Amino acid sequence: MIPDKTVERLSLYRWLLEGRVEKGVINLFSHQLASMACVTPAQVRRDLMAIGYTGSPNRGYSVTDLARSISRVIDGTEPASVALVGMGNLGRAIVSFLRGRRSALRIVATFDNDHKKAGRMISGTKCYPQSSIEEVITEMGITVAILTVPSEAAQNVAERVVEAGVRGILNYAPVPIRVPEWVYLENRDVTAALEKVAYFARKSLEGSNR
Amino acid sequence: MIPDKTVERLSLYRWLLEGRVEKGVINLFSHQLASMACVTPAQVRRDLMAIGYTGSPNRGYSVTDLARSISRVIDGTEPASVALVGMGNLGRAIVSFLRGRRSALRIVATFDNDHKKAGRMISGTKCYPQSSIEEVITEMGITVAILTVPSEAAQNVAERVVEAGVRGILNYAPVPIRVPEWVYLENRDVTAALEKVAYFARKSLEGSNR
DNA sequence: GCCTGTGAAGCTATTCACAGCT
DNA sequence: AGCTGTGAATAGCTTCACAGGC
Repeated sequence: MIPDKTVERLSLYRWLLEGRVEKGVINLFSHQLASMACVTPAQVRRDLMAIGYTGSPNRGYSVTDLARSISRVIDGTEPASVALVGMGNLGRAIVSFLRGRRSALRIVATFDNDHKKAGRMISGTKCYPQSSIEEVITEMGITVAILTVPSEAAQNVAERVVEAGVRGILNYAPVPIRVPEWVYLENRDVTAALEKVAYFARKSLEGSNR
Repeated sequence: MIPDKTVERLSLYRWLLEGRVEKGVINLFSHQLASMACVTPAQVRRDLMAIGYTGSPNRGYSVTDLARSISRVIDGTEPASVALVGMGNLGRAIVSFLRGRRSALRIVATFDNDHKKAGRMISGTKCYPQSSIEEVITEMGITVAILTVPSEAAQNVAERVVEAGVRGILNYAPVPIRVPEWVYLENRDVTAALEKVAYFARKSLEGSNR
């Protein structure tokens, strides 16, 4: 099992590699990939070790081959289908952001409570009423959900999507949610992240004043 | 110096505590706070140890007093001013999300390249033309920046805000950026996060099928 | 000489487990 | 009895440093 942080970096490496393919680059050394990703060369080599990929000392890594190997590991045989619940500002922003990005993952359904939104196409994806979460997720075999609902709704929506078969949740609601231990959960609380950054920014200033 | 992750959790605890004050709760035990935050009681106690806060074995922690202590540590004497660069969908979503949330931090200026946006009020905050980044940030003493610009612009904008005095960056652009080591940087790549969640969701499914 | 792959060391974060208090 | 505060153990992640290959 590949560690958490490594998967995130592999995803980044793949994206960087794809950008290089377009420029006609054939091979890369670990220090070049490291520099693009802003990590150390040793880190890159460790990460590639985790997927069993091996380069050659005099040529480095094959750009296309490495990208393919990463895809095999993180996407598996076929990429997952994703649902997004809560088409407020943030939800719509994420949907349209992901559409404009080449990625194996596709948001195949969105949900909202607002009946004016339900049934229409929003940002290129069909929006369903929130009451049909169970039905649509089961029907489409969706295994990943992004939550951009208000705090009060988060726990309830999480339980419903899990019940319907979701195994991974990316939670943007600013509350912690409780899920069974076999569901992977990633919290992305904007406020907490910002307060953390502000804290260290202040420490940096204090450090430079004395 | 308080560790990274601890600061993030402290911010969460504070928010949870403030919600309790409104319900008239006076005291809490570590296991109660832990349960609200979805972490272990030992983790809560360790985190409070980091800020030197101490409760009593028979009453636990004072809700209001603890919230105040956390604020003293993470906000310092006065909360930082924040700028956001890139008023696309994501930028606007974040601005309006933060406005609707009680938090010590305030976004005091936003920037955009689009001349139609510049000069107007958007989501309650004044939007300046991107060319005036240096001037406005220096003038207002801004130390924290949120980046929601397109990939191509990210590195350049980062350098400009740092030059103008920013010490902490929350980067939502899907590219790694390079900053001096005395600037705190937090990357929040949506694609990488989603691909990570999808990877572990798949692993969870594979595990249950055999 | 300059690269990769990797054991070993070093760091950081979390959990255990228990003494001490009320 | 049931809590807090904390040393010690554990687990997880990153960097070092070097053998081996061309």
